[in-house]
Amino acid sequence: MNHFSTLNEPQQEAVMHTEGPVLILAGAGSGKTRVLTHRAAYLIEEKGVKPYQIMAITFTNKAAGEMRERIHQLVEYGAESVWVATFHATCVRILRRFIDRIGFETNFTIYDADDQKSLMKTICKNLKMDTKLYKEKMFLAAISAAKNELIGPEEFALSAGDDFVKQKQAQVYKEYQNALKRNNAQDFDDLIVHTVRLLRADAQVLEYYQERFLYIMVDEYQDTNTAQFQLIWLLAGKYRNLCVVGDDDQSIYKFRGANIFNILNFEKYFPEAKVIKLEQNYRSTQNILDAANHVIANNHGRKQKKLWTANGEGDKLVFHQFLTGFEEADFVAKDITEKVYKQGFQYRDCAVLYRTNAQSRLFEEKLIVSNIPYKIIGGVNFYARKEIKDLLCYLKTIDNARDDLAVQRIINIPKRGIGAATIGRVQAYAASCDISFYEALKRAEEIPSIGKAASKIRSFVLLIQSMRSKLGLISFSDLFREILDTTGYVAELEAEGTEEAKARMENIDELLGKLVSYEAEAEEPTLSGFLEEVALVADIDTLENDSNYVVLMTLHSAKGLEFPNVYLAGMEDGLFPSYMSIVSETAAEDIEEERRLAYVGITRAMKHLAVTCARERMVRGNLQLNRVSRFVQEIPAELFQKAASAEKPKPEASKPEAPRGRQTLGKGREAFHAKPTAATDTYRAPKNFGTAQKEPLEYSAGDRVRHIKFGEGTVTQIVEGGRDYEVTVDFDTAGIKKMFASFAKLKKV
DNA sequence: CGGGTCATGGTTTTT
DNA sequence: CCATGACCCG
Repeated sequence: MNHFSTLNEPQQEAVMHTEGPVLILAGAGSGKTRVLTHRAAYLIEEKGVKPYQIMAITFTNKAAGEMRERIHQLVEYGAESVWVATFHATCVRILRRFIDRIGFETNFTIYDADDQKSLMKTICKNLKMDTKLYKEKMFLAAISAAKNELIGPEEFALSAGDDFVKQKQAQVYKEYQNALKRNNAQDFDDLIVHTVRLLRADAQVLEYYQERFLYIMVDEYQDTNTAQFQLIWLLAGKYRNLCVVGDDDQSIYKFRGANIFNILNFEKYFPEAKVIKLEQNYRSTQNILDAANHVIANNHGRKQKKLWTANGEGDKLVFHQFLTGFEEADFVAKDITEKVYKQGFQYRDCAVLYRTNAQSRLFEEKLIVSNIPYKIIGGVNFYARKEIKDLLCYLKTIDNARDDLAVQRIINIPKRGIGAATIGRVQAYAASCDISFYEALKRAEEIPSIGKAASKIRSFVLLIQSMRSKLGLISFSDLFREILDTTGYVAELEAEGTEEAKARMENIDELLGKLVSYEAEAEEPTLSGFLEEVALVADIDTLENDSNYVVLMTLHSAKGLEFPNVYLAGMEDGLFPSYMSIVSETAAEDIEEERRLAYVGITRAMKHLAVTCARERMVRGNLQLNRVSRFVQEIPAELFQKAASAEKPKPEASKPEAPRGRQTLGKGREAFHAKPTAATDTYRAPKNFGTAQKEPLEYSAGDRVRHIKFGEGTVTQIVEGGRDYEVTVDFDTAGIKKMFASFAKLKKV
């Protein structure tokens, strides 16, 4: 009697095939985490492998934490020495120890997206880049893409050829790396890149880790990028005991450099690999699974899998098209209330999933009004909030004033009368003496033309120095409180008295709480240790399992999670799949990635799945008209509940609820006047419709149309104007044009 | 220097 | 719509 007998056959096979490379193709909900944790337990208990010889790599801290926890439940002792960490945390740990061997300092700081952006800004300024023409974001994206492919600045420059833009990028890339080095900082991508570089450059270090990690497991393997693959390749290079788990159908991070060929070509890199498919789903009902299978079947070039479940058919799916996003949110709130009060669900059993973070707002408002506890995951990361970053930069400066960015951020927060001009002079001085910004501040008196700002700088430096002198004498939390006091940061917020200021103060309290618990829990608490822990935290990591609230998040964040009751909201062409993917030059590919995202969304649901959308949606202050998402159309109608419901009798016969046929503006005027859905209690005619009736359009966003002069193109946007639609079309030859529908006479093709 | 006003443009997804 | 940036004036 052991815990391995509870596994199904392929799961057991995956657990017990410990030697050599293994590729586990694990469909959604097929128990892959279970396999990984049992595999670790099996290695320890049955194979006598030492826990510290096992490494499990995940993408999020939450996943890592869960895995650690579950291994702990299986294994009597030693579970805590299994190396379970995210890619980034793994690399930081390696680099903190050995990065000096490739010419960096081991006490580097980690730059987040925000820091990268401000660094990039100064670089563009220094290089006199025209940021109107070349956006900082564009440079950062190019650099990140290069790093994900392990292309360094030199190689990038060589490959630029006579491509002018690429040459610019190469120039910026080089400067950017120099600046990072000067600031003793690494960005997220560098953590991986430098680890690979280190392992390639130093045979001793490579050998050390190869001998240490005899068994390596990688979760969510489909989302690894080339750099991450190389890292694994190196670490597993000697013993090749590599077990990767993934699902090509759930690869949704191509935009971030994920290389789907890592999973598709695994057997090429490891010809001796054992391939195991996990096809039994334990999570969802057959109806939900059928819906998912039908949607994903529209993708090409995937590894064939047939998910099945023994869970039974379950309830049918629910679909509603509403008039507005407002009504959509209303429905979700009411439905959640019903699920909780009448069907015995908990709030935590419900999740609202959407494509873009912007959609959360509507739901948030409704949930507040409906008294439903909720939590929004994503959007602005806790540690990216202004007040939090400000205070972290104080800590950074006190800890290690080598980070110019941190010092510059706080030097005038709160206002000390040190303005941009002064900062510019100090920067110039620092550059000419080749010293750090903070060093230059210390010598403020020597800086020419700095005038009376020198005394203000002096007092800032004194403030920092006095804090620093207290390090080690008082606790971190006391130090933190002292920062709040002496800088007057909280006092300023108190004076403000707004709702927003209150929220900020609460966040500061939360940060203090985290500092306190870090100090209490860490074996050897250091300021850098805290800053590092905090740098690698993603918002999804803060989702606690024992709390009871409805969760709202993007489909991307939802990967790896499951909920009994799921709402897939905003299922509209143009929103999901997004315009970007529809009009993209590689639309075919991009839509497939969106479809995988839809697949991920559907398969999050265990018992109930409600799919909703709205005809009209406010996007950036404009009213957009969208049709039902093509992904909804890909779900067979019979999987949806019939609309007719006893509680909500329909006053008039309307279109079938299942999303078949014309749901768009296409079918003449009736589409506008039909009741949007049975669940929408009153139909409110859109404004402007009363008097001058517009002709409904025969096309909608995403459609191909022909213009008499401009030729063919794709509709990217339809905005409702006063008496007409303003249609934006991306023409194949003529470029993007905005025009009024009544004049343009566009024909759908 | 700092605060205010006006203009612009941007969102798809994040470790 | 909202956040950020440019510009202007006290």
